[in-house]
Amino acid sequence: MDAFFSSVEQKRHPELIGKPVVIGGNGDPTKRGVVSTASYEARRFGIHSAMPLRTAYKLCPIAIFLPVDYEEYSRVSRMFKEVLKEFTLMIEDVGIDEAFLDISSIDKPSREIAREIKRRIKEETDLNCSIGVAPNKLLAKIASDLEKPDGLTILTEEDIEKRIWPLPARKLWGVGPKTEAYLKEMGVKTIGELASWPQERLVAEFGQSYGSYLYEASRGIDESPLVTHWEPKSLSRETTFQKDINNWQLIAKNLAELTRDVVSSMKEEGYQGRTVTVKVRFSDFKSYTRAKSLDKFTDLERELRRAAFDCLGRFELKRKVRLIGVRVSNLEKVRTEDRD
DNA sequence: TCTGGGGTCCTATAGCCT
DNA sequence: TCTGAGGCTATAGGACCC
Repeated sequence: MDAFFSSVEQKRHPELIGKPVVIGGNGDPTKRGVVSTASYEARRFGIHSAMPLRTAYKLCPIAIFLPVDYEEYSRVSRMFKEVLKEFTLMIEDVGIDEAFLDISSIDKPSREIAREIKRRIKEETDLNCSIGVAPNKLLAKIASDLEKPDGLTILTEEDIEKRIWPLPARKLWGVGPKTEAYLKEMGVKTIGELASWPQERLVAEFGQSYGSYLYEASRGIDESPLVTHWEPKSLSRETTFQKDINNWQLIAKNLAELTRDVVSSMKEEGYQGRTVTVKVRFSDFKSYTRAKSLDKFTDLERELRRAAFDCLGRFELKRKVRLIGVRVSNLEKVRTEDRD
């Protein structure tokens, strides 16, 4: 979906159409938070996802800043995902505003299918999306990005040299800022330059797993299957304080509340967990974790909170704390006859 | 000075067991 | 009794994704 959050807001507040809109945090650009989505009008000011709200505010003080309304975006997300199900049930969810569809069993030209999907999504949600069609997920994802917004791009194996190789390596799924910088040091800027490296050298630089991945990805090779069903591996909550604090009572109170929230998610979704991890980020932005595994799976708030406090106690809280978080992993689905 | 929150996966290391 | 080698699990950190 194109600029999903801001498009949803512009749809329900038509006076925002054509204006720079920035969605992020609690909507106050003088507070801590980052941009979730910027409308295309706001992007013209240099505002983009993950940018601190305060920076966005400096770039465009007249932009409309709004809080993230997950409930509303989830509702619209369900609407467009219902539309996708009209075409195939072979769907992999990728977050709130993306999905992969395996259309190989639909007996129609790809372009027609894609046009039809765009038309039906527009009908049901009044929103635009961009679609990429390709022989695998890796290329489809890149393709969907090529003609945004409201794009429709079809890629075949033959297009790889001409259309994929000139792109920056950063465009490959799995290549982030760190790898991009490292590749630049190696003299690699584009996907094509990456493809000129022998597999052994990439493996030497990046390890067996990631090195082989880069080797194949740069050639457009991706055999990964669609994952149509998945179970969570962990559930977590974390919060960044508006000001860094060193008040242990306040940190502990927040940790207790976060734990309560995680426990309620666990119960809602029907999971018990065995490992509790507490995360602390200090004022210098460095994060640390401490974990404790229990003997048995549990969803009892008392037991998980006790483990969380045990972890918290293993931190030296001499410096100011910016963020506190708690995660429960090692999850096991609760057998239904055990519930309530 | 600024850098969210929800996740996944990978790697390294250390302890324990055979 | 000592010395490995391997496998397994727990832990900690880090990169990346939306």
